[in-house]
Amino acid sequence: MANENRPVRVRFAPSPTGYLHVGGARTALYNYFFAKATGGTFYLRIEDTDRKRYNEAALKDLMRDLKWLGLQWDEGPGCEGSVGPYFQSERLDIYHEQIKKLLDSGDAYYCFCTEERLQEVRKEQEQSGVAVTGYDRHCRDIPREEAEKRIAAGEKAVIRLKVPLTGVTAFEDKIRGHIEYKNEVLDDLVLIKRDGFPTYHFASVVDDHLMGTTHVLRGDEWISSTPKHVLLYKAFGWEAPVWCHLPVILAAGGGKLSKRKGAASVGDFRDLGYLPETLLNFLALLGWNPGGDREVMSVQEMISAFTLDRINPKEAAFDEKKLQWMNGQHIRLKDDAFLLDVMKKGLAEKGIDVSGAPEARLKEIIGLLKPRAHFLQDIPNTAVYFFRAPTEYEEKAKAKQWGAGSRTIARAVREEMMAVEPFTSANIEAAFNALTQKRNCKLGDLVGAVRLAVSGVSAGPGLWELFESVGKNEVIRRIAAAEPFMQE
RNA sequence: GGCGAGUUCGUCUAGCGGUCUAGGACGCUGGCCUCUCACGCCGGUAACAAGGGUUCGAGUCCCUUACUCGCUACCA
Repeated sequence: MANENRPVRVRFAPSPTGYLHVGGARTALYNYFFAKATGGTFYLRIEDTDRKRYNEAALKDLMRDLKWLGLQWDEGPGCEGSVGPYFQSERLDIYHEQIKKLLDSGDAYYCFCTEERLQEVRKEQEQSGVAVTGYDRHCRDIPREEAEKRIAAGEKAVIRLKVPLTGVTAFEDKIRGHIEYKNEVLDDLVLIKRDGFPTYHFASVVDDHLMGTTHVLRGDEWISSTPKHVLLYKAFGWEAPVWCHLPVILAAGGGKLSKRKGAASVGDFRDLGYLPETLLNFLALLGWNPGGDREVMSVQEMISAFTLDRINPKEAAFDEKKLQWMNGQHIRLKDDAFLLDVMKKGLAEKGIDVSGAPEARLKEIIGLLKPRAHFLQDIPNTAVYFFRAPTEYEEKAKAKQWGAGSRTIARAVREEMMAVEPFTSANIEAAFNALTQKRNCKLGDLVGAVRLAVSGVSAGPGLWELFESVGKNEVIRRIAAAEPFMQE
């Protein structure tokens, strides 16, 4: 197979009808990985042949999300290559030129059947319970001249492929092996629609060939269309690309992934606070693995390990719990400069300006927050109390931490803190330890009440570090401010 | 209904005829660390869909059944 040996050219060919679904994102990703792993080309083609479903906003989102993921195309909208245009709606002349070849060779024919007649045929087939349903090939043998006369007279028609009545059509799928269909179950599919636009089947075959596609990596919902595509390649006398049908991604409980079952689009996950590298890593592992025990990987590592034959044929369920864990892993891998930026922006949105704070202090805070974050937002969200006194206190924690005796403890801690100089975490810790001696208690008895007073919440970074970062005066002030809410 | 694809712990998976009394990860869970929560570390839980073959030997090959998913549009 020559295509197998040619420099790799692969594509992602979405139709701009809705948001970029994670399944689509993974298809794009595998194409991208394969291109990068082989030194090939990854191009983006927009399949906008369905004028009813076309959606301008979807197209913009699609490209934005692809870029956010880092799946930059080598050719396509915005970076024209030599085989454009990359919008199918701009390639109508090409399809009309190509369809003539099939008409001439007798591999395609005009069909004048109306929607109504087609529906009737279908109904009859269902009622009679025949095994093979589909178009009854009513117009298959209308002579070309007669058909063209009718067209000239203003009659509307579609153009269909003349599928062989007998025999089998087979192809090799790179991850599933040999697949074959009896020709008799294949329909005389429509190639050119009544509105003059090509169908997906026709446009994608013509484009994949003309745009030099060597491998088609697409969702496995296309498997049963593939024999039809193979027949088209044959009719044209073109060599078919290498087929590679990817398994679907299912929702956690099974079934299709959808908005109703939670996040489903790339945009959803971005808004939730996931890193693009997390999504890439997670999606890649849903149906592919490098063989060993490696799981948390960078894009570069995945690319260099990527091969088609390690793609699984099995459908995979999307487990958001694992995604969350993985996001934590990738957050911890991020450098401080990036996280610092996330923190600054997030805080700015809350009206907290940290531009005056020393860089070293901000970095320390990042260091404290990083191991605790699962989502990007967790960083600015928990950073708030480093800069601003709590305006409210966690209800459940109040009941637990500010019961009888807590005010006495708070007061004692506050007095102890006044004497700490300099106010460093080591000195703070020492002061707390001294206090446990004095009061003959444990650290646990001291910490809860003042943590809540200073941060407003019951859990978080180490108290000594927190105190040092907040600063002596402010710590003392915050404790004093909370004391009235505590029990004597 | 027809056709096609798929089937290893709850989930993602390793496994490509003997090294599998089935390994890793997430989850759940016991413990350690510890001022809390995380992180980290140590341990536990749990799977070859079923039945027939082939073979000295099957999670691995073949067949059947069951179940799941997809297609069955002038949508992609």
